[in-house]
Amino acid sequence: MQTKDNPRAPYIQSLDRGLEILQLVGRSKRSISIAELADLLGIDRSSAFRFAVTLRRRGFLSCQPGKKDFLLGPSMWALAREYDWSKLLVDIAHPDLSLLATQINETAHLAVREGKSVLFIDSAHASRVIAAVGRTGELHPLHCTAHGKAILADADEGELRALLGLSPLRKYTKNTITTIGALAENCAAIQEMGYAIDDSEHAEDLRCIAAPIRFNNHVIGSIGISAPVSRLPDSLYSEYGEKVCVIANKIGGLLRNSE
Amino acid sequence: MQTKDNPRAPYIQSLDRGLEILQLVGRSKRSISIAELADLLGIDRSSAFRFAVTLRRRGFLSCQPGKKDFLLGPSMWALAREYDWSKLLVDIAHPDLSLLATQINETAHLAVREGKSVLFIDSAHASRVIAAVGRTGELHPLHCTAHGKAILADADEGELRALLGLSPLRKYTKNTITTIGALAENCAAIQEMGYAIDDSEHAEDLRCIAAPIRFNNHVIGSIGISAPVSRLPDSLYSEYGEKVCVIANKIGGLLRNSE
DNA sequence: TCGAAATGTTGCGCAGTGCGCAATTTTTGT
DNA sequence: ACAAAAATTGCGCACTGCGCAACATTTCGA
Repeated sequence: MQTKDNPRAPYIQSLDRGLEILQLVGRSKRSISIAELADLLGIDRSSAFRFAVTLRRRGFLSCQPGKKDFLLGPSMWALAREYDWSKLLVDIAHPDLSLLATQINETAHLAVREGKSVLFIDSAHASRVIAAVGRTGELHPLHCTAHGKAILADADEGELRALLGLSPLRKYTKNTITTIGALAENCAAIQEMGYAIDDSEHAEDLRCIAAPIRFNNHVIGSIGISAPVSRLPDSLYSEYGEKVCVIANKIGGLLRNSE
Repeated sequence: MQTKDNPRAPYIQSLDRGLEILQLVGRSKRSISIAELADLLGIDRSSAFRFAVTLRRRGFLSCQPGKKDFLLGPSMWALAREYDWSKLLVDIAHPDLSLLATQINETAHLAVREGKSVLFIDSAHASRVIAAVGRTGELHPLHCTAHGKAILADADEGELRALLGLSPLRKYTKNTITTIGALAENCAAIQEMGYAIDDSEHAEDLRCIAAPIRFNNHVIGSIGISAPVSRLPDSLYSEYGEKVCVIANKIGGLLRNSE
C-alpha cells in the first residue's frame, strides 16, 4: 500500500495517481491525450483510460466537443469558485504577516489577484499607527502597485498583454508604468531580485515593497509592506526586500505542508 | 473494479471516492473531520484517514494550523487559478449562444462572475446588427444587470451582503435596485421564474433577460439576450425567458457530459 | 481511396492493494 | 484526572486495479 521509500506513509496509490493526472493536465495549457497520460505516468494505456474515465465522470476532466483529449473540467471550477480561498491564505499567513509588520515596524499587507486587480485580503499594523492605505477588501490596479507587480512577476509580455492589454495602462502618478513593454521588463527584474517595488507609482508619497507567494511554482498571492517615502528610502530597499522575500517563501512553504 | 449497477463502466473505486471527498469538503463551508468523512462515505475510519492523507500530500486538502479537520487545499486553488475557464465554457456554450441569438434575433451574451462584477466572455449577434452593449471582456455591476442577478440567484441576503455590502449599491438609472433587501427579493423571484430581467436598471432603454447556468447545483455563469425596450416589451418576457432558460439548462447538461 | 500505424476501448486473470477490524495513541470534554 | 471520542497504526484477506493482449476506431501518408 505504500511506496518504496517510506513504509510508514499510508497513502492510496490510485487516488494519488489520479491527483497527479489532475496536476499534469492543469499545468499544461494544451489538452492531453490518453496516450500522453500513460507515457507521463509510466502506466499502461488501459489504466490511463480508466483513470481518465473516472475523472471525467466526476467532472474533474472534460473533453472539448468532438475531441478525445482532456482538459480540466467544470467540477474543478465549481469547487474552486465556491471556496473562500482568502480565508485559507489568511489563516496560514497571518502570523507571519504580523511578524513582518513588527520586524519592519510598518503596515504589512497580504493580497491576491482578482481578475484584473489586486485584492487586499489581510493586513497587520505596527505600533506606529499612521495606518496607511490599502484596507482589507480594497481593489487596486495590477500595473502600478508592488503587490500587483509581484503577482505578475512570472508573466511574459504576451501574458501581460492578454491580461491587461484591452485598455491602456492608466497613469496615476508621474512614476506610473504605462506601457506593457516597460512592465514586462520590470517583471523580469522582479523575478531576478525576488521582490517588487512601487515607488509612488500608484499614490504620491507612498512606497511599497512586495514579494510573490508561490505554490507549486505558481504565484498565488503576494505579501509586502507600505510606508511613506520618508520612512522607506532607497537605501533600505534591499534590506526590506530581503525580509519580505524570506517571509513570502516561508508562507509558500507553509502552504506545502499546511498542517 | 466496477459498481454493482453497470458492469461495463471501468472506473477506479478509490479515485472516485477521493474525488467524492473533494466535492464533499468543497461544498460544506466548514471544515470536515476524518470521522465525518467516514460517516458520509460509509467507510471505515482508517480508510477515511488514508484518503485524507493522500489528498493532503498533494495539497488538495489542508488543515488549519493546529487543527485536524480538513479544508480544500492550495493545489485546488493553484490549478483553478491558472486555468482558462472562460475558454472551456465558451467552447461548450458557443453553438447554443448562436442558436439563442438567431432564435430571438437579438444579441446574446455569455457571462461569468469575476469578483464583484460580471465578466462578459462571449457573444453572438443576430443578423439585426445594431450590435448593442456588453462587448466581450467588459466588466459590469452585479446588482443591476440581468446577467449579474442571474449569477446571484441562489444567494441569500447574508451572502449578498458579504459580497456587495461593503459599498452601497450604485444607482445607474431610476430603475436600479439600490438595497440589498430588494435585491434578495428579486433573487428569490429569479429562482422561482428561472430567469432574471434587467428593465433599464443599468443603462436607459436597454432591457436584458438572462438565466443562470448551473453545474452541480452551483451557478457558474449566465446566458442571456439584450435589446432596446422597443423590441423587448413586457409581453415577451415570459416567452423569451423560457427560451433563455432552456438554453441555460442545456448548457448545464453539456457541462455534465462534456464530451 | 486505401492500408498501415497510432490511439482508444474492452476482457481477463493474477498479484498487489485497499479495505475493515481491532489495538494503540492522541485529543477532547468535564 | 478520567472517561469518551477521535485519530492513527498493524494486520490479513478479498477484491480491486493493473498490465497484457485482442479488438475497434481514428489518423495519416501515398
